[in-house]
Amino acid sequence: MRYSHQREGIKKIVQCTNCHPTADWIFNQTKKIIPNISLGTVYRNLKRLEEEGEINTIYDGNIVRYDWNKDPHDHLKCKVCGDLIDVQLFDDNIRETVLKKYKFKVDDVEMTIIGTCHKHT
Amino acid sequence: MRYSHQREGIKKIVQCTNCHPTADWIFNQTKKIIPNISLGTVYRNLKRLEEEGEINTIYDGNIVRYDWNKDPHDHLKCKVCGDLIDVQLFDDNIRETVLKKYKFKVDDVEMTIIGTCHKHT
DNA sequence: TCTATATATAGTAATAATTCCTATTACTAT
DNA sequence: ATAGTAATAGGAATTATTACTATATATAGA
Repeated sequence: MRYSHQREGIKKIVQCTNCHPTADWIFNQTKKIIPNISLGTVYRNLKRLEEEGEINTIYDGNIVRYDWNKDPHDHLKCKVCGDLIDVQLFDDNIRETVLKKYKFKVDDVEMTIIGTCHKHT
Repeated sequence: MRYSHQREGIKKIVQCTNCHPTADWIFNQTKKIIPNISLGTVYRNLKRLEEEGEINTIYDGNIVRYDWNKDPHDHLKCKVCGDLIDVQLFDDNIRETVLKKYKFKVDDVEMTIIGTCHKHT
C-alpha cells in the first residue's frame, strides 16, 4: 500500500484518542491538520486501516465507531452518559462452549454490556 | 394505545418468522396483507412495539433487525451465510463480575459471536 | 347509533451516514 | 522527464430512517 499523508493523519487521530470516535468526528479532527481532506477519503482510509488490522470497527447500537485497541476486548456502554468503556472479560471458554454446543467455529466475540457506570451512583 | 390494523399486521409478521428481519423485509411482507401500508408506518410501529416490550431491536453490525424472542439471549453470526442464530449462553456471572470489577450496574448483555456455522464444514 | 376528538395513516419530503464516480494530482520505476 | 499506476477532492448517488401534513379511523360519550 502506497504511503498517503491523509491516511497517516487519520491513523494518528484515531490512535491518539481514548474515546471511540465516529467517522464524522475523525473527519472534523483531521480537517484541523489537513484542511481540504474529504469525507470520502476518511471513509476509504478507515476501511483500509481496518483491513490492515491497524484499527477495529465497533458497532455501538447502530452507530459505527473506530477503535485503535486491537486486543480482543469487550465494551461497557453507559446509558446515562453514553460512554463506551474498554474491558477485558473472558473469551477462551466461550470459544470451546460454542464449538461443542453449536458446531460453530468462533472467530470473534463481540460483547457489549449496557448499564450505568460508576459516575452516576 | 389505540388499536390499529397495521400494527397488528406488523406484529404478526415479526412474530411468525424465525429469521431476524429488517424493517424493509417487514415492510415488504406486510404489504402482501395490507397493500397500501407505508414504510413510515412500519418504522413507527416497530418502535412502539419495542417500547411495549413486544419485540426487541438487535444490531447486526450496522444493520438494524427486529426479534420477537424476548428472552435474554445471544447471537451467533455466520460470516459465510450471514445467518443470525439465537443461542443461550451465560449471563448471571457476567453481571456480578462486571459490577465488582468495574462498579458498573448491568442492565443488558449483548453478545454476538462471529464465525462459521455447521453448514459450511 | 351518531358525533367529537384524539390518534393513526399514506404519501412525500427531509436528513444522515455511507458509498460511488470522475477529473485531477502525486508517486514510482524506467 | 515521462508514462503508468494509484490516491485524492469534491460532489452526486444510495440507503436507512425520520419528519411533516392532510386525510382517515378508532373509540368514548351523548
